Amino acid sequence: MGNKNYTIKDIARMAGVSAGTVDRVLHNRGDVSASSLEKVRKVLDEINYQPNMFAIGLAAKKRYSIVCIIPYYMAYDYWYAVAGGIDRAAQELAPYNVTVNYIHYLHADEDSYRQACTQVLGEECDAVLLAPNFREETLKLTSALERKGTPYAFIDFNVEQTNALCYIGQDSRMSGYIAAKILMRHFREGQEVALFLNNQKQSPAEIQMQRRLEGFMQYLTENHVGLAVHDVVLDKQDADANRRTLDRFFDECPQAVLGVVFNSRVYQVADYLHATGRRMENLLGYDLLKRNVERLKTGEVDYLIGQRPAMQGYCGVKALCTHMVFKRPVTAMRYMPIDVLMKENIDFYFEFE
Amino acid sequence: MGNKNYTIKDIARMAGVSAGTVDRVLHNRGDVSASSLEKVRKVLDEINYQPNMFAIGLAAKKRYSIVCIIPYYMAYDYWYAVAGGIDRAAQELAPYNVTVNYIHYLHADEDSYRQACTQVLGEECDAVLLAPNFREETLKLTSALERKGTPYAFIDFNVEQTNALCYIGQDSRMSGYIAAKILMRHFREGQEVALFLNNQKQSPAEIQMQRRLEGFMQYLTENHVGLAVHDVVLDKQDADANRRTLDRFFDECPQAVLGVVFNSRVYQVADYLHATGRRMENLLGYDLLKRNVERLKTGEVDYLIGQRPAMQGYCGVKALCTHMVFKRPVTAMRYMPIDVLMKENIDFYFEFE
DNA sequence: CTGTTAGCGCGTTCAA
DNA sequence: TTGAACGCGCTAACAG
Repeated sequence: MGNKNYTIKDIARMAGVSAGTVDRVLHNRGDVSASSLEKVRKVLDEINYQPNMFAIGLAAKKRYSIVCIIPYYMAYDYWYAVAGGIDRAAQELAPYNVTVNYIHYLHADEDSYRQACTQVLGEECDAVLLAPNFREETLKLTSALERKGTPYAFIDFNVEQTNALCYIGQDSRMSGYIAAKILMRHFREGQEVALFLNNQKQSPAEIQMQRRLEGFMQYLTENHVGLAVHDVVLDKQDADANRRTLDRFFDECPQAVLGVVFNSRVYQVADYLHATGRRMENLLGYDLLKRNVERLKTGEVDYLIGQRPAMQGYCGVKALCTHMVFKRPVTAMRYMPIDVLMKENIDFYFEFE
Repeated sequence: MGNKNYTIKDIARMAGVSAGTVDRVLHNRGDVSASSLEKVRKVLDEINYQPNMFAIGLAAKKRYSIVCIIPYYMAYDYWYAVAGGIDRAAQELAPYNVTVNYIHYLHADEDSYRQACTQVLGEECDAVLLAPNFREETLKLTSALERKGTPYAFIDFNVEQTNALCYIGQDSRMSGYIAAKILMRHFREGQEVALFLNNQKQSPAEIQMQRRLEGFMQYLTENHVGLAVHDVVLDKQDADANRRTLDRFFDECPQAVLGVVFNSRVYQVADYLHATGRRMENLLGYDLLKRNVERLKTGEVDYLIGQRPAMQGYCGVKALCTHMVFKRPVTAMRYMPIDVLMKENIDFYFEFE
């Protein structure tokens, strides 16, 4: 195989033209005679020319700018962790003239999301890392980006029917399946299951929860036909309403001692249990928010499923760079490991590095 | 903040010396007067110099060769995973003219290990990644390397009193501690613990097991005084002898339903349980060997502790390069996460990328 | 000991 | 339309 690294000079020599001409046809910026073009094309067809990325980066004085569109966050919550991973990648890539900037939006707020999408099109950037929210807005953005030839990648949630460079996140369905498996680990006859759900059906994150639920139900269908499963709908904010809901539920369904919360607010249920002194046999939730971890340690929560937010951010930025800066192929789907955290191993868990 | 990208020329100008001198202190390759060194150091302290990686890559004519000394392996065993990580790093570093070669030895075979150590000194190489085995031989090798000025790093197991660039592996003591915590999770009064141990006291890996044992016992001391703990010594090879040992043990100690295997051969115990139809309440082992994973899935093994072999290989090679090629500081100790795998999440576990 | 210099491969002038 | 020349930032060799 021709594993030699050809340079532009090599090609120029082989084609009997100058390096400048080769460069012109490579970047088809015109002003090349038909005959020259022909000669260079011929050589290029025969060899496998791979431009030296170091030389490109150095000569072009090219600065790469990546914009990350993610929700606003507070210290130690989910998106805070994502941003941490992004920052780490940014630092690592700074020597390659890569700079990373953020555009934040209010999670599940359509106006805010639309505004973020509009803003990114205004700025000049070479690649976009997007934590998508509303489908329609997202599609508008991605097609605009495609028109501009700007590569983009999704993290956390995948929007199908786009041409994203890659998606990095968890296999939600599978994580639901595992949730069921773990929850049902110590199942004993007569026990029932509680699914704690959202009441904001319009939220885009709802789809992710839906997928988790699907996986969860699949496991039950396969292994526990006839099991009693209760839906308990909680509000994102209204603690009083939730307390009443839970009071009623636990009074009415004393057998429901196995519980799952498909959003990241298992602490809502756990705090209630903590306050009332009630106990469930097995309560499982998602994401290592501080409040969740506290309840894992105090024992109201038995399992937390982690989805490596920092690694998602890190890998997202890196993926865009391997494509854009290093010109190397990128895996289109990158599923994060499904970490299972318990009281016992939470202290020794650290996501990355 | 000084987010400007300083160049060597900038530094030279600021320090009032030439670029060559700056380069000399950056790579501390000597021949610099105390005063010049002082001046340059001063500037470097004040700014945050980040060398342009494109320029480094482009200018690099030097070819670096790294030799990795690790045990022979078979597909999908522990060292196979390590090699996978090494290969990935090798691929990533190829553009910087780094090549990686292997020298293999027979694990726990002193002659073979000695031969590998001798061989590496014969070859010309610029850095060594070593999975150490016998202490004396290792010390001979490392002092020889130090005399030659060749940097080396350890993976998997740390040999103290050397000047290794870094050690990358698990905190064995801590992993033993966690093992105990997990094992004792569902402890009920009257239950006893079985520690399955090696009979090859001369083995170098024995020290690692010793540390795991220490951590394990520490947890028991802190939380379960007076607990009955039995040592069961198994042979690495002799299945018949092991069967007799285990028969006798389980007959004599029916209460010993919690078990740990500190080496990576928990499958020995698990296979026995599988064959005889006996059960333990909770059996925990180390490393995701295929045979171990099988027994995790069939249920004889309840937990496996992973130590990210691939990441160790990857980080080891990378560390040597950040020191040797990129002349940047390296963290001396790099502890891998302590992964806890169960039947439920083993299928969705993948170590790294 | 120190400054100068010649590339590395490519993009970008600028004359011709 | 084309070729030649310069410089990106850094390394390494060389001359003082």
